[in-house]
Parts: sequence; C-alpha cells; structure tokens
Amino acid sequence: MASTKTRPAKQAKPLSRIQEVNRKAILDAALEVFATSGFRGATIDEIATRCGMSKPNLLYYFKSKRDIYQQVLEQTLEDWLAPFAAIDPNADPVEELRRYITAKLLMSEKRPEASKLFANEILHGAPVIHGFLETNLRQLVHEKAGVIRQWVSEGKLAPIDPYHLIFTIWATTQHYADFDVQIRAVVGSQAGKPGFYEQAAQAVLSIILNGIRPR
Amino acid sequence: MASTKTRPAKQAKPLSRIQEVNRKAILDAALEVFATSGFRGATIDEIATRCGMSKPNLLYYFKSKRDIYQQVLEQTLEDWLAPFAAIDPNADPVEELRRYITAKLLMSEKRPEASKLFANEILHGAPVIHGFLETNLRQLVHEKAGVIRQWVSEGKLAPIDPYHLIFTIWATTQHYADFDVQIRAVVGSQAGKPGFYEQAAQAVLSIILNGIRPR
DNA sequence: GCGCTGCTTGACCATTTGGTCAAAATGAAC
DNA sequence: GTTCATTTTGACCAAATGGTCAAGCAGCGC
Repeated sequence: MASTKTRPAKQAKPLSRIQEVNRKAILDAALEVFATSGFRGATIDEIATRCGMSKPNLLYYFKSKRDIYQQVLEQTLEDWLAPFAAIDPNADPVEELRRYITAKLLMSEKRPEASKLFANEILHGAPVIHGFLETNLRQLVHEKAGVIRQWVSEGKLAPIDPYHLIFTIWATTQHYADFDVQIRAVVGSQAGKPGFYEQAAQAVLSIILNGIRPR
Repeated sequence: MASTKTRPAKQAKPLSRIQEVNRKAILDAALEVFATSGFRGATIDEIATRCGMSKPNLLYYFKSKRDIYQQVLEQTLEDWLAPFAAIDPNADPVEELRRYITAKLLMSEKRPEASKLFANEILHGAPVIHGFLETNLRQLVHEKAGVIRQWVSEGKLAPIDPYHLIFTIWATTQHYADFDVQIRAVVGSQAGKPGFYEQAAQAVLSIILNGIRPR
C-alpha cells in the first residue's frame, strides 16, 4: 500500500484533533466530488463548499488539488482491494469466488463513488496510481492467479485463464457502480428498488460460477 | 438514433466538399482527445492541433466544444450498438451470443477510444446522451431482452435474467478497452502481443457461454 | 483582373480556477 | 488577560481556456 505515514523528509507531527477531523472531512467530500466530476472536472471550491470550508483552508491542509486527489485514491485503494486480497486458497473455490463476487457487488451498491473514482483514474491512463498498478496490484493479482491456477489443476474449477477470470469478475461487479446511470436508464425504476442488487448478484453469480464449475 | 440530419429551423445546405473533409477531420481528432481526456479535460486547442487547424477554425465548423462532443457521441453511437442491434432471434442462441461477444471484443481492441468515450460520458452521469439512453437504448435493450427471454423459455439457454446477461456481456467486453491501462500494468507486455485478445475472447466466451448453456 | 463567397486566423476578451499571502480570528497555556 | 501557535479567510494573482471578431486569404465564375 502506498505510504500515508512515512512522509519523506518531514517529521509528521502527531496530527492534532482538529486536523484529524478536518482532513477526514475534506477527503470525504473530495471522494464524492472527484468520483462524480473526475479530476479535471472537480474544483477545490466545490470540495470546500461541500465540507463547509473556505478554499484557502483546504490548501492549508493539503498542498494542492493533486495532493488531495492522490490521498483520496490511496486511502480508498486499501478498502477496495481488501476482499480480493482476502481470497483464501484453502477454501472451496466456488464458494470462495461466490463470496468475493458478492462482496464486490455489495461494495458497488454501497460505495459506488469509490468504484467511479478508480474507473475515472484508470480510464484516463492512471496518471497517479500507475506505479501502484505495476507493482503492488500486479504482484497481488499474480498471487491470486496462482491460487486459481492451482484450483484448476486440482480439478476444482473448469480450465480457465486466471487473469481473464479476475478481469471478468472485476468488470461485471464494478459495472453496476460505474455505469449505474445507464443501468437506471435502461431498466427504469426497478434499479433503485431493494431487491435489485440481489437480483443482479443472483444473475452474475449464476453466469460466472456455472461458467467455471468443473465439468 | 439522435437526429443528425433534421436540424430544427435551419435548412442544412448541401455541405461543400471541403466542409465535409474538415468536419470529418475534426470529429476524428475530437474522438481521440475526448476519449483520453474526457469532456472537461479536453481542450479545443488540442483538437485543433491534432487536425492541423486553428482554434477559431474549429469554431467555424462547430458552434461550441459541447457541440463537437455531442456530434462525436452521436456519430459513434450507431456503430457502437450495431452488433447488438444485429442479434438475430432466429439464430442459435449460444452461437449468436458467441458472435456478439466476439464482435464486441474486437471493437474493444480495434476502437478502444469509442468505448472510452462512452464510459466517460456515462461515468459522469451521461449529461449528453441521457435522453438517448432512456428512450432508444432502453427500447432496444427491452427488445433484445425479449429475445433472450424467449430463448430461455424454449430451453435453449439456462434460466437467466436477460438484462443482467446483457450487462455482463457489456461489462466484460468493454472492460478490455476502458481499463486497458490496468490490464497492461497487471499482465505486462503480453497485453500488447498478437494473441492476447484471442486469449481474452476464449476465456470470456468460455465463462459466459458455459454459464448460460442449458443444463 | 474583378468581385463575390466561403474559408482561415491573429489578436483579443471574459470566465474559471489553482494557488498565494498577509492579516484576522481562535484557542490553549500560563 | 497576555502570549503565542494554530487555524481561517478575504483579497488577489496568473494561467488556462472557451469563445468572438474583424480582417485577411483563397477559390471561382465572369
């Protein structure tokens, strides 16, 4: 994970109470704004308004717009990848993937901003987290691909390329957050109703799990 | 499809040869720029430079940045949905969906800008094509969902919610265009190699088709 | 060449917006 | 209440950028 604590060449003071509160308020507001407007579309003013502060005050806590953006990304990244990192090689493959897909769909429902934030970042070439993708994420995916490959070789899954399976899961689950506007436009009011995500989960699980069950 | 021809209250002149050439050059350049930078991130200057024109000249052909954007979207939309619209109710379901998925993956490989353009538009709330989504696209999806539902009721596909199947196909195939940077970062140099998309197609087809085959 | 229409652009304007700064307000320690 | 560090902000700056306009240029019919 990118280092939030070890700031180079700057003894980080203990972070006063008010600093902690304000920084968090800013980052929360920034997540919303960056997710809906993208980096270029977002303005410091809007983030400031959103958390009841003045623009110069934001820049008292963060040295630039980019700095805010980067910290929001880094802060969210860990949560976002947690369920993926938690995939357990020793669990039952189909059940474990069911758990993972369900968890991701739940995150798409509950925290679509996080998904949109990353989607936007990557869509525009991942200028900020490119390094992370090439190192940490790459390593993590490599590891989990090994787990899946192992499952396949043990006959617990149908023969499938592990990387593309992972991409397929990411794509389908995040789609419900990133493209929610389109989904809502297409299916209408049902998209907001309580059972909609359960229905989505059922369908996605049905397709993917039956698609990779050993046969 | 949004009307490009029937401009209200303005007799469209025949469009001189040079106009036709220049408009096309602008729209081509604009597609690239909007796809990589998004609407807010794109600048008229960059589009102008990209097609060797001056900024005021662009605004001679299009009345505003927004106008260019809208026309690029509308122009690309038709091509983008063509393979979906072409889904044939009378063909063999599995083969027809194989064809459709393959076609979409090919488009993601050959014209990722188009995919990114839409992804960006929708991610930001579809301000321009929202109306289209709610009418034309909705109608089209409704129609094709009927086809799939029919296939299911005939026992030619496993019981599956047609809407979520469509979303799953869209998500997985477009993912390879929209998130290509991430994919490249994760799998490394292989992503560029010739066989990569064939490999992706094989995996995606394997998962989805086996996931919906009648059982 | 003349004149006309359509194409092109340098110079310019107004707005937005990231970022600075000095001064004011606040709060904590004593 | 005095003092000092921390926090807050109004006013301001500079750069970027969408858009305008009047003047120039090019092609073409005559």
